[in-house]
Amino acid sequence: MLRYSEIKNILKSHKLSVTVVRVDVLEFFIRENRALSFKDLEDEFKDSDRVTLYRTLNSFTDNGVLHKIPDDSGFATYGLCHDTCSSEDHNHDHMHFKCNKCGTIECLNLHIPPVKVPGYQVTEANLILKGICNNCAAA
Amino acid sequence: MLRYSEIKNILKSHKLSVTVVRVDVLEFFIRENRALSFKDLEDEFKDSDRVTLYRTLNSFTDNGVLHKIPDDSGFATYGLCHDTCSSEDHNHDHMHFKCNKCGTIECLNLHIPPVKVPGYQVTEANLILKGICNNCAAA
DNA sequence: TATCAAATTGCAACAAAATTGCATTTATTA
DNA sequence: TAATAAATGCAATTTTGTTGCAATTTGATA
Ligand SMILES: [Mn+2]
Ligand SMILES: [Mn+2]
Ligand SMILES: [Zn+2]
Ligand SMILES: [Zn+2]
Repeated sequence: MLRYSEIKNILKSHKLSVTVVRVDVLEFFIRENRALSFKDLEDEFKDSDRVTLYRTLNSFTDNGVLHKIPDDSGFATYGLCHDTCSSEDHNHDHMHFKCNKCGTIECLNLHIPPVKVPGYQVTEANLILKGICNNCAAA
Repeated sequence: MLRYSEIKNILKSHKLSVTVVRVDVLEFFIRENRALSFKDLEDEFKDSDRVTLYRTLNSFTDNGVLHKIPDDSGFATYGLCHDTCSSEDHNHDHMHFKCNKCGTIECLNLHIPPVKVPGYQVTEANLILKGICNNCAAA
């Protein structure tokens, strides 16, 4: 659990003004320690306005607080960026994992090795693994 | 360009009845040789009913004719499965490429090397590369 | 701390995307 | 060809996401 002062610093360092909703949402992401969907936010912040939550996700993504994780479900999920991300430079060369049992999507601390494809200029790679997560495997 | 008889066989071998819409859509996928979105179908088949197109994509995906390709745009795209895919066994260990210039998404004939993550049971991997595609790089 | 411009929020309306129910048509099998 | 099952087309509905705008909050400055 992060202090308010630290949450505030994260927002400021990403050039975002500090508002109640933003602090709450960011704190939620840090506390949950997993990728979250819009629906997750809606469930958690029942009295917040939908539009504000959408806009929060968007400004967080624009400013390098969150990154979108590709998914074939049709629902984007968002994961916390590394400290170094900004609106200028998003950098996400880590793998993601989606559990087929509990549905959780997480950022893995594993680097995606560079891939070369003849004739193509590859500038970005997204690797999404699926299977049974740590928790579900142990249970 | 595939013959009607061949298209028909693909449908039959995937336990799908042969209808006008299904033949047209499958032929379109084969002809285009790239991943297609719902919008692509809607544009191509202007007089077809949207609902039928949605249902076609779903039954194709259920029965192993198409596979969904994860994307962070919010719009699913679909690629042709290998002959061996069925409703029982979808198998897609190949990479995908999305071009940032022309927007085309394609299935690459490149196998994703197996990834091991300690404590996790990995059963599937999706690798989506981005950059400049073959065509756009040449132009 | 008081003031003020700029940004964010909440609400309503709107637009887009996807789903459902059902009557009609089409395909498959016998 | 007839009977059965499945797919289609249409209308209505739901879900998801966006836009405009007035009210509120924030951050900077005096
Ligand atoms: Mn991540
Ligand atoms: Mn593919
Ligand atoms: Zn799990
Ligand atoms: Zn291209």
